[in-house]
Order: sequence, then C-alpha cells, then structure tokens
Amino acid sequence: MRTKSTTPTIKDVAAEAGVALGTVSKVINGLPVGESYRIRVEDAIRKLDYHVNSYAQGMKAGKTHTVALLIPNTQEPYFARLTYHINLALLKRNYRMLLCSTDYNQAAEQEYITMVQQNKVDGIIGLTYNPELTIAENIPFISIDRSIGPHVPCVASDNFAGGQMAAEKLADLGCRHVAFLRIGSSLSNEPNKRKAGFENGCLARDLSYDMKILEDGDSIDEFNDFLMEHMHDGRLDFDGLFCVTDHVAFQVLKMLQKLKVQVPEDVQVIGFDGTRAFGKEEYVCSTIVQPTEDIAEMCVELLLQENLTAKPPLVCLPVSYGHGWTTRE
Amino acid sequence: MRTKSTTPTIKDVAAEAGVALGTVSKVINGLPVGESYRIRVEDAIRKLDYHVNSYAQGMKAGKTHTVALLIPNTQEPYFARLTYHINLALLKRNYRMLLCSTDYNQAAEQEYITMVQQNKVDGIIGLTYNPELTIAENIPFISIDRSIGPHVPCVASDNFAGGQMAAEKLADLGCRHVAFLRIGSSLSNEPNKRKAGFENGCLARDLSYDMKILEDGDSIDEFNDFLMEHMHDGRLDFDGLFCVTDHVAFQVLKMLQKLKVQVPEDVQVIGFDGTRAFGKEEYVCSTIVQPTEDIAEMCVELLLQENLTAKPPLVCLPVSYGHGWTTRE
DNA sequence: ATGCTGTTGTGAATCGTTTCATAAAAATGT
DNA sequence: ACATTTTTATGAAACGATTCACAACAGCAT
Repeated sequence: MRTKSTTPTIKDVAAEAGVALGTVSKVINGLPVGESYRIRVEDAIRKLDYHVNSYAQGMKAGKTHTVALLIPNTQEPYFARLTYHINLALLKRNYRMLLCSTDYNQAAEQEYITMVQQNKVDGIIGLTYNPELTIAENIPFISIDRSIGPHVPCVASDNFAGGQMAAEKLADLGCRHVAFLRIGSSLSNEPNKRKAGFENGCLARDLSYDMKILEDGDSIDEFNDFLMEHMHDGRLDFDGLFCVTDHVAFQVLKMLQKLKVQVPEDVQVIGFDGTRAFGKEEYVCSTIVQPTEDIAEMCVELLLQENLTAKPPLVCLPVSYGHGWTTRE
Repeated sequence: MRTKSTTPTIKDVAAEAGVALGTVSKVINGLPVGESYRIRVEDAIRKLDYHVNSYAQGMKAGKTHTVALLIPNTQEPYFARLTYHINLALLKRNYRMLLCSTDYNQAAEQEYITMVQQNKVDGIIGLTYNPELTIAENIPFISIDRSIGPHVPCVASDNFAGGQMAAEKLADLGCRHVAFLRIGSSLSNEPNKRKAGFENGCLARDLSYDMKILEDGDSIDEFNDFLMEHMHDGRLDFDGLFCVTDHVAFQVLKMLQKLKVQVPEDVQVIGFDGTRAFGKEEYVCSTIVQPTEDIAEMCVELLLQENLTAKPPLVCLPVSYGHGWTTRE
C-alpha cells in the first residue's frame, strides 16, 4: 500500500526506513547520524525516489538559495555577459538565479524588489538606471556600476583607470588630438568616471582633447554633427576617439565610414566594455575590457557574505586593453 | 506591542483588522468578501506593509509560478534573444523565470531537471543539445529546436521553409551556383531541416548546389579548405552561400576576406537566425530571421496550458528574410 | 414570532520540513 | 553491577498560507 499517488515526503521515507522524522532530516542535511541509520535512510530515499520539497524547506528556513538579477535586458552584449557570469558564479555556490529583465521599466524594477519581501529570493544583484529606486536597509542588495546609497555596496570596473588607459593607449599609438564621445550622462554612476580618467590621461600625456556629451533624449546623430564640425578639407581634426561604450563606438564607426574617414588609418577608435562578436569571436573594436567574470564573482561574494558590516561601499576592479581592428596595433 | 521584529504574517493582519484568518486569505486572493471587511483588511495590510510569503503559498498550493529556462548560455545572440523574450512572455503572465545556463554541461542539465521534482519550478522550457537527456512523462517540458519525444512538445522556426527561402532569395539575386555550409549536424534537431529546405529550393529554382557539412569535433577551418578547393583563377566557383547560422556566416565572411573574395560583389552570403549587432542595430549579415518573440510566446503558452492532451508534438513558426550587407539588395 | 434559505465569516486542520526538549542508548568511571 | 556522563534518536511543535466544514446571521415567507 506504499504506492500513494503523491510524491513521497520525509514522512514516507521515515516509515520506509523505520526511523524518526528527525533522523531523516539529519541525513538529508548531512548532520551526524549513526552509520546504520544513515544507510537505512539513504536506501529508503533511493527506493522511493524522494526529493526534498524546497518550498517546505524555504518556509521553515526563511532562506531560498535563490538570488534575483535585476538587469535591463539580456540582449545587449555587456548585459548578456554579466548575466552569464553571475549565473555561473551563483551556480558554483549552489544558488539559483531568478532573472528579472526590466526592459528599463522602472515600475517593474521596483516591483521586483518587493519580491524579496515575499521571500522569493535571498537577495538581489541589480544593474539599474532607475533614479527613483529606493532600497530598504534590510534588503540584501548589490549594485553594479552605480552607487545607490551608503548601505548598498557597489561593484564596478575601475572606470577612472579605464579612461586613463584609453588616453594612454591612444598616446602610445601616436595620437595628438583626441576626443571623448559619451551618451547618457544624466545618471550619476560609475561609468561617468571614464571621462575624468580620460581627461587625466590626456593631461598626463599632453594630448589635446575635446568632448561631446549627449544627455538623455539627445539623438545619436549629434555625434555625426560633432564629427562634421571637426572635418576640414576632408580630414578629421582628431586622430583618436574614445567612446564611452563599444556600442557608441560601433555607431560612430558607421558615421566615420559615411564621412569617408578611414579607421584606423586616419583616426583610431577605442570603445569600452570588451564586446566580442557572438560573445566569443574577436573584439568588435579596440576596447577597454571590463573584467565581467570578476565583477560577477565579487557581486555574488559580497551578496552572500554573512558579515554585513564588512561590506565595502565600493569595489573597483581592474580593466585591461583589448586590441581590435580600430587601432593600429 | 505590535512591533514584532519579524515580518508580518496573515495572522498579524487578521489581528490588526479584527477578522479571521480565512477572511484575510480571501481578500488576498480576490475572493468575495463583504465590503466593510475588505476595507478593514486592506487597511491593515497597508498599515503593516504585509506581503504574502510565497514559500508558504507554494507549499500549500504545490505551484510556484516559476518556470526554468534551460539554455546553454546567454551570450550567444540567438540565446540571448530567446532568453529575453521568454522572460518577457513569462512576466506578462505573472510568472518568474529561473535561468539555468548549462554551458553545454550535460550533468548540469540533468540536475536542473531534478529541480522540478523538488518543486522549485512548475515547468521547464529547454534548449539543449544533450542527446542523453531523459524527461519523465510527468514533467511539464517544452523543447526548443529539438524533438525529444512524443510527450515533449517542440517549438521551432519553420526551418525547412527557411532553407527554401534562402535558396529562393539567392536565386532572385541572380545566383546560379550556390553552396550550403553547416556544422553540428550530429544531433537530430529541427535546424537540420534547413538543409532539406535549401536543397528543395535549389531544385525548384534550378540552382546547382554543393554542400559542406562538418561533424562535431571538426575544425571550422575545414570550411576554409572547402572554399579554397573551389577557387579557380582567384575566383570562387559559387556566387551564393547559405550558412546554417549567422555565426557560421560570420566566420566564413572572415575567410572570404582573406581569400580576397568580395562580398556581396563576387559572392552573396545568407545566414540564419537574425542576429543584430548589439541586439538592436542592423543585421550582421543577410539572414533568415527566426521569429524569436513568437517562439517565446508559443513556448510559454504551451507550457502553461492546462490541457495536456491538446499539446501538439511540433509547432513550426514562419521565418522571414532580413536584409544585411552580404547580399546585393 | 418561527422556521427556512442563502450568504458570509470563522478557525481548526493541513501542506512538508526543521528544530529542540526529551527520552533512550551507549560509554565511561567507580 | 551501578551511577554518571555523553552521545544519539525521537516526535511534537512551529513555519505561514489555504481549505472547508461549520457557525452565525440576514432576508424572507408563513
């Protein structure tokens, strides 16, 4: 009469093995149990094809072994890469990942956060551009690329060093007149430091530099206008460009092509992120590579870390240069 | 004395509102309740900032409102796109998505499937190349791009029509001698039908065609060898190529460049998938576009559909042609 | 008033784990 | 052998929501 149609519970296992519930629980959780008991329980588990009900477990423990990733989408390469590595980092620690793609929808973002209060996840790793976002003190939250508040640790690349590196690389490659092209500057976040680093690097290496900064809502075409303003006799004033992201670089490259400016002969271009074609081929342009895997590891590490007081407000991880076809070497 | 440090439960709400537990439960679940009661309960919920504990809910209901997506990774564009749209389709129905990136690790895949038995998710949508994969009858599973068994519905593009469309498009563009380049043919899955469709299209339009098919483990360089074999007097024998995926097309394009074969002047190339640069820019090559959004919708629809018997074994969705720079128009 | 329906609110029992105070058994000392 | 300490197993209670048999009550007819 064992063949109950329902899935077996710990009670069934206990009955099958002829032991108490508590004993089965201990075996499941790897707590010390007499050898003979352990064997009997394990046999029973195998025999009944028993699996713990993680919802019952979760209810009791108040822990879910699940983390939410809040991210605009999984399509843009940088996001896709982050998603992938964070998933892997969580997996390594036997945690599951709930994907919360927000599509830049601020309401959805805030809603996801209330999810934590419903005990669906143990914590959140979030990359969000929502300026309204409020995160209660008691919610374990790690922010990527953006400082939200003193109680929310932020993990990012060393964007200042990245900007500096871009300037230095352009100088090394013989550039004298460079420019920085940037969009989405309104939100105060870590990537904004790329500008300061770049300026710093230009000054150190005695490069003359210009900037074109687009605010939210500005059309990307303004970069085209900017470039045209700096064309004289069919030649561009600049011999080096640093774009705030590879995506911007990609769009700028298309404009340069239309303007018949040769890359990298006439002007060398460096982007930011480390985007690769198909996620695995060569870099789509020369780029400052974000250490995505390290960022992912650090986020997970900090989030799961028990000691809340030891959490640093900001962690910057070192970037590197990735050579693509848009620079000479 | 209301200020218990723990999160409020339904019991606290009942006490605050001065009603019974069952009444609160009804309000939460939108069941009919007297107006005055409803208001009192809703006020109490607001006042206590109460949120249901979904683990307690899940335990009782045996349902989790969560679906697992089993996918090799989220980096390759096609996968990233699928992930994105499936996430959105689930969100629309108020379902959550657990991302299970398997990195082609077959053990991990099978392990994820046992997760369902632990009641972590209500069902699985899976895109897997694991030939060993076994899926118990009682697990709700929808397969993408691969027929696994009669009890597992499969959703895919109409790959046959896609292959045919590629041939017809090449014919329309004036090609006479074409070739099909393909990798990973070992696993019998839906994308394999691209070949049959292409052959069919070539015959219908009287195109002479050749094929180069790489098995698992073969080096991509064999395509290079194939192309070189078909070079005579610096010219390629073919004026049209159909590659099994955009990724293959991308790699082939690099080879053609090295061989100094002009695209699209000397040879026109069509890929498959509909890959866009940065997920949103133009197509990386001319391509047969998979209706990713429709595929996502269909998967979710089928998975959540109650009536198991009405589930079709295979759903093929229509593809379209996407023009990129690798064909003349 | 009394009895009969038809609603609507109530709260004990339940889901499958884990916990922990208690009981039983084993190990140790005298 | 017996008392004492240590180790190990036991199972009732608890976690927080839902269910459902039952109680309470309102409405209506007689």
